[in-house]
Amino acid sequence: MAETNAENTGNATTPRERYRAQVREEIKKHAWEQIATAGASALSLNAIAKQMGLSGPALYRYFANRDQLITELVRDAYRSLADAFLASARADGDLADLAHALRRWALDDPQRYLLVYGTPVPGYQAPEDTTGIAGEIMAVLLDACTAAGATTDDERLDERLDAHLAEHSAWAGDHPAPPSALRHALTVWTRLHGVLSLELAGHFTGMGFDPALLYAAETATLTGR
Amino acid sequence: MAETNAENTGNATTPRERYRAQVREEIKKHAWEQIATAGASALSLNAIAKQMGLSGPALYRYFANRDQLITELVRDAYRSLADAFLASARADGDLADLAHALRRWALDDPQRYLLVYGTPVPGYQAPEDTTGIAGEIMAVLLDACTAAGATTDDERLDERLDAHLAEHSAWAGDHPAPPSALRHALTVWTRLHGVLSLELAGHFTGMGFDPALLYAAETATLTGR
DNA sequence: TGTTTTCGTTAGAAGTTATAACGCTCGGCT
DNA sequence: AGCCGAGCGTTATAACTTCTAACGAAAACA
Repeated sequence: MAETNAENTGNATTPRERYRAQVREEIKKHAWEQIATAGASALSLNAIAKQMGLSGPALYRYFANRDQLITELVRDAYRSLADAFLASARADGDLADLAHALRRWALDDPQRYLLVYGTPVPGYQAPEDTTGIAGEIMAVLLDACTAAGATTDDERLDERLDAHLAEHSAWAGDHPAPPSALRHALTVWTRLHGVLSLELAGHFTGMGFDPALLYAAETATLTGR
Repeated sequence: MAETNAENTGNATTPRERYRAQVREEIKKHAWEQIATAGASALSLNAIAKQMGLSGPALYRYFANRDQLITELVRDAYRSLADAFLASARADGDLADLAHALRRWALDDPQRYLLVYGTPVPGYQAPEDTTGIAGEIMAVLLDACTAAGATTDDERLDERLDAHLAEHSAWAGDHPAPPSALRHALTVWTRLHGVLSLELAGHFTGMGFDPALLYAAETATLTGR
């Protein structure tokens, strides 16, 4: 009766919780494989159960419903990207390294990127912890942009946007970044996402050119050559 | 027996074809309403039939399956964007006007934009005619970029990308745009899409700032202030 | 007036998510 | 050691979905 708050910590205590965590991970593993080949919209709980030798409703002991499973996958994907960013930052990576890490992370599993940054269900609201992880990601980006700082401001007369962002900088948490760095971080985010998402969605296929060069050109302008 | 090639021309001749075209349009109308509220993944043929007072399988007289209906909606969406671009071009619109038209078209029906530029099903291949319409859109963009031309090249030392695009410019058709305009068109496309897609996907919600200002800043740098 | 094409129907198969109720098994506590 | 309850996996079932097949009716055509 007491201590019924399971699934809080990753480290399991009782053997029951250890088994439970293990099965949950296996479910997610199969879910990722299915998503990688058929996309998130085609994810089938029944198919996962069949692959695991279980019968249908057994999975509902581990995930309340399909949406909660997907939500957890999104959370894990966010966590994975945040870890990649933090690793780059710990290795003294600059903004260019961060951009490179982002592209590697995206190409490593395109559907994972699209699950996070692709088309959401209209009413979907991300849970609190994922927005927290998104904050971590943004913090690393803000660090890099603050460090890159004055070297790369080829966009002048953005005082209007800078002023606006200075007024609305709650999203940056308590990060001590100047308004120009806030603007720069947003610009990095949107520009890299612009190239990546179109590439991963297949809108460049058949056009012949190499998306990597386009991405490199964008990172070059963003990091000041 | 003869003349069985219906659905080719939009202008119907026989009353049967007129009725058929009318029902198809009504189906698509309900489909768009459903997509606007619940997204494309939640589109249900059964629900559409019920709304129209029909019973389930009746719709299969008009669309071979769910995927073909969605494909046609994508085609119509492409057509709509192309028309918006052509209208802007006919009104002597420059690159800034084109960017503005794109944003209006996107915000007018976010799910329509996401249906075209959002996450696709992994195996999906766009049919021939939609790629043709995409070519129209790109042609208008290339016109505007060629006209804007030398005024706005704040990105120097992109000779590597320019050379690459000069080699792989089949996607531009036979458009007489210089390599720098090809690069500029791609940059416009990816940067505007970067801001728009993140905005429409709701990744800016809760961050407080106004996405319109971010979009305006990008168009400003793209059009040379 | 007949004939043929087309349309909408119901019936049904094969899926899906999700709930309910039933045992069995394993783990913790006495 | 032994019990006993919590948790797990099962089947059955409901309510969905897409999509096919077969039938009847209505409309267009000759």
